[in-house]
Amino acid sequence: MLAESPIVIGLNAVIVAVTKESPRILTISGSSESKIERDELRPQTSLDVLPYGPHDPETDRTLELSLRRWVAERTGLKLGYVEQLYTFGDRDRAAGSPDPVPRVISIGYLALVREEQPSGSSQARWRDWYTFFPWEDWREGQPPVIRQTIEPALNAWIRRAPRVSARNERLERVGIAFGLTGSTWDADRVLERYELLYEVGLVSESIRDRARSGPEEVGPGLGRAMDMDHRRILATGLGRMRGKLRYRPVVFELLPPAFTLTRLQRVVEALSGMRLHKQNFRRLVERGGLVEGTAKLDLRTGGRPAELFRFRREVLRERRAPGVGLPGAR
Amino acid sequence: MLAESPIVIGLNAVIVAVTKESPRILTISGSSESKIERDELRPQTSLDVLPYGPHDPETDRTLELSLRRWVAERTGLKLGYVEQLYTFGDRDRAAGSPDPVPRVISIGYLALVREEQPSGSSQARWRDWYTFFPWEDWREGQPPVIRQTIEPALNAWIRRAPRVSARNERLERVGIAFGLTGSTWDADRVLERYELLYEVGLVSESIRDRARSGPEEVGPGLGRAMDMDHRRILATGLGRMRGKLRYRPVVFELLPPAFTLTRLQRVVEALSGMRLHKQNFRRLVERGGLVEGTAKLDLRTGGRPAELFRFRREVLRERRAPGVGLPGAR
DNA sequence: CCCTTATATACTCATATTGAGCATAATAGG
DNA sequence: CCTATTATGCTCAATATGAGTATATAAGGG
Repeated sequence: MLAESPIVIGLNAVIVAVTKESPRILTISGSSESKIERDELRPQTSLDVLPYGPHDPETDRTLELSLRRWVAERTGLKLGYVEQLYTFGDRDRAAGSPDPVPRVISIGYLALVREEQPSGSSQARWRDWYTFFPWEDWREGQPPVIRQTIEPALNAWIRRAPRVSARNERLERVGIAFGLTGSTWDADRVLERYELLYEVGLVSESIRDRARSGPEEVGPGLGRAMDMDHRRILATGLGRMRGKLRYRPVVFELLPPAFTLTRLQRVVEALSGMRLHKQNFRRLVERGGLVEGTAKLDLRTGGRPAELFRFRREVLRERRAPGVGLPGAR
Repeated sequence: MLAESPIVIGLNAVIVAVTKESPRILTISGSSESKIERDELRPQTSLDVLPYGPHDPETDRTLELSLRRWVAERTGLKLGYVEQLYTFGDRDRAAGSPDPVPRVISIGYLALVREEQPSGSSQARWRDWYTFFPWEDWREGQPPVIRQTIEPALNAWIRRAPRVSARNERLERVGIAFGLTGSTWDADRVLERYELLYEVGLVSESIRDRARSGPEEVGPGLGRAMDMDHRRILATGLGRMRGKLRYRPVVFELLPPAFTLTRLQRVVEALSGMRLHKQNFRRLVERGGLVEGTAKLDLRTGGRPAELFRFRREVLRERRAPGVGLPGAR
């Protein structure tokens, strides 16, 4: 039933930590194995990749064990929460590589670690994830790149649709993804937005991938690019993270056992890319039974000392979908 | 970087349709390729499998195209909505197969089709999914199998925990999964429940898989078993389906373009396994902008004729998470 | 010690959403 | 015309949400 064919399984990890107000992911810099170098199109000298490693069923019983093992070996990181994201199998996903189709199936994972730990070995390095997706950070209001670059480009793209039906489809997609034409911004749709920008030619990966079929209209190359399809994997991880926030208490995987409510809020804001109403956020997590106060105080707040809270595990049994819903933006 | 190793990619499809009040999945019966036959432990003569086929990047550019192609070829079904579920790579997932480890990575997909279409060729056949998970159907109240079999067995399992800490862990898991000790039933946790029953030895797959390491205490073998780990894949699909229902308008993929609100409700109930409050359900979908009335009526209701409604696509732009939230059980 | 600044925490209030039920409308069949 | 049956409309209490205002407790400078 199953055809024999020499395929290789690669595992990619989106490893997330939050330092102060900055959500970060672990990247490997400079290890670009891709053969082509198109420096005229890439401002960066070498492209980042996500940490990745092969999977061999002979060595590891499960995919997740495999991931944990080589991440530990190579970066020294002990992964906490790990969740499978998506399996990427597009033939042209390693675009720009030499002719013989690389039969690599890549399984993306999302992993959360408690602090920004030193990146052990090699060229591993933490980067703020908004350097890859500048349009995703709404904490200071709408990011300027949207009105200045994205919106006009998307409108032009809508206008140059060949038919009326295609035009309406584009209009709808843009509305849903970016909340532009009267629609509302949905923080979860990270992947939809990235794929739209890719399709429209606003990220440099699309320019790179199109280079094979000759030049076409090119955009400015928004955000920091990654090699292969790693930025797509990253977008998948970011979106999943934001979605999960709403109905599972995953934030606490990123925090120490005791934390102030402001710290908790800052982490949620960093991940979701929006500001939250402080008092309501408090009410949500406290009365929702997600946290409970310890008697201790954190005195280093700069103002009135804050009580330290801890995660209430019991909430998993009490409520059906315990998460820090993302209501009121500032 | 990536080790060369002869791995085969298989695609599995959880193909869902709803006929009247019954949620169904397409199974292939009798095609068990597994070598061992342990009839004394299996009431069924031959085990069902999910439709599956190989993926060859040479033939198909993407995994999803591959899936659509061979499903169409083999069953004649035109898949509508398709979504990737999970990639299963456990070494022992094809448990019971001959010695040399089968290096098969299996990518599960969820697919929705609009009606129960005739299953084209071969041994394909539609089965109500609750025959595989009898404990998941709460439409007529708590399924008897829970109080009669599952609850006592789980309590015994909790009691025979080696240590107090393990005992508490088990207590918590049982509470979360089955809502037993004062907790509440969460329809989405299909996979958690199946895996718990597997671990405790209440489904015949666990008995089969343990047979290698000698006999152990065995349960009654709840629900219809499937070959390999296909029931786990099915549980993943069912859980995903229920979860998605809440925040994406996926139900409409299972319905004809025009439908009565009662029909819509019956489909949601079939999928979620719970009864809903009729008037509130109406209010939810109508005032939530998910549907709009056509002027037409369905006269075959047996009572007052019902208006036919259609899905309102615009809702995708208007609301952030438009789904048929699953509130009030009957 | 008193004031200002900065943060944390407590309460209030209007509005929206949810859970539950009662009431009425429109068909078919006797 | 009466009854059974399904559809649809409306009310009402309880809860949740969004947006403020008010108060508490620290540090630091006069």
